[in-house]
Amino acid sequence: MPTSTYHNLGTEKRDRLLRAAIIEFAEHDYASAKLDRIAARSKIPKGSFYQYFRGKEALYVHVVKHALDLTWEHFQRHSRRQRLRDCFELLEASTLHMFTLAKRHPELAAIYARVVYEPDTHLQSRLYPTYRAYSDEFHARFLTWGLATGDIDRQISPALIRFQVHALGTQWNRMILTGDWPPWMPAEERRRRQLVRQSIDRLRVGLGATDSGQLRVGA
Amino acid sequence: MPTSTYHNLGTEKRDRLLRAAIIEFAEHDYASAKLDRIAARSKIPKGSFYQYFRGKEALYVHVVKHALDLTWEHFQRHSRRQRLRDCFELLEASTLHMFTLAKRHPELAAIYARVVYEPDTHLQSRLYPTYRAYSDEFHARFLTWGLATGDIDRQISPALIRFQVHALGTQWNRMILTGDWPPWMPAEERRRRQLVRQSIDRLRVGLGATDSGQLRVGA
DNA sequence: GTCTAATGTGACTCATGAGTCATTTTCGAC
DNA sequence: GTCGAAAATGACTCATGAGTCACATTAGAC
Repeated sequence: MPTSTYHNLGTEKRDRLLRAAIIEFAEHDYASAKLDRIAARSKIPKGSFYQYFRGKEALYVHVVKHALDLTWEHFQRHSRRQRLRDCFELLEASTLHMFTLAKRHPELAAIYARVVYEPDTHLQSRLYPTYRAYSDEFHARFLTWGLATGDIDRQISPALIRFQVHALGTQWNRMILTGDWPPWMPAEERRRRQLVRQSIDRLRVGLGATDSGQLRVGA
Repeated sequence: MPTSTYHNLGTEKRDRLLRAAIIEFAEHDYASAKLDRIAARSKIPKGSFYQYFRGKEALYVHVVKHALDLTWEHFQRHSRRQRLRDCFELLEASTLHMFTLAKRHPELAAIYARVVYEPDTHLQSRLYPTYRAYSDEFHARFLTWGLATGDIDRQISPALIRFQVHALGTQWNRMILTGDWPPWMPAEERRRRQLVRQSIDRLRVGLGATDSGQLRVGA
């Protein structure tokens, strides 16, 4: 948690610190990130820093939570602009949104990837719940929607559904956010987006009630 | 690369060093791993260590490659004992094998997970090729087998097939090897294994040759 | 046995980076 | 203006851990 002094800070100074920290933690993992570098970049003396945060860990937690919040809001804005016709289009929107995020806010993308895909630090346990809150919100929306409309077969065990959605989403997000693509992936973004849609179409058929498995036409 | 002195070492001493290093790198990531601890555990003085390896990085690379080799051999032995009837049973065997690995050789499992799921250190670039060699070998076997028998629909674009297999495998392996299971996963191993089988059955249907061309998704 | 090169050893060096502290500056209350 | 508390500051401390080095021991050649 930031101290009250931090909250009293003028917006300009506070943002300078926050931005510098975001960049630092985007570019380096927790252990390799350096307060000295953050201090230098933000032009805030190291001594002052300790007025605002207990220490490195408190800053990291704050920054990551902040980044997750921003990312989620970014997606909310993005998805509200679209007419989503079923739960699979929601999933599609969420995944395709990552391309935009990675391009427009690479620092946020990098931090997001770090929290979600980096194996357990003891910090993980403090951060993961924040991530999971968002993730659960999304999955709940996906599932209730799908079950309500009958687009998802009620016969399939919930854990299996969840696994499949999770596996697909995680895999795409990871590649998109970290930017490391396996050599067998097409290189152009257009074709990658197309592949996203195709993989979700497959899921639509796989999870769909036996009868309703029709595929949309077009890319 | 280890030095020639290292290779001249008696097996007992060499193994002591190797085992200590494996444990250290299994329990801590590269930055947090400490040579002092390896020296203490292996009862090999730190000074001597530098006769065998250039430094920490050389040791890490050697240890990880070694761990990947062991893991792969372990799987080979494991899978040769089984009668695999099609490529999906190969995939199943590979995934279920991870349960055994995690139980019998948790250190290897931890290192494997670290290399594959940890985001890019500059070390990653030295290690990933080793992993990918094995991974590619597996995928090639899976694919040629599946296409040869017709269990995999030739119409589906190779990238899509590969993505689906990859997403499924990666997701399972990660959960099994790191041991962190999402709360919505069943807790008993028996049911988890069952779920593995079910998810692969779904894939079998999804990738399988279709009657009447209702699935024309290939690019 | 003796000489030499290879190997073994652990106390030391040295860079690094988180966190502290004594001092100065700012700011609001009166 | 003056006083006291809060905030700012950067030189310093201190722990840590990778890598070195001067000396000791061993092993092989003759």
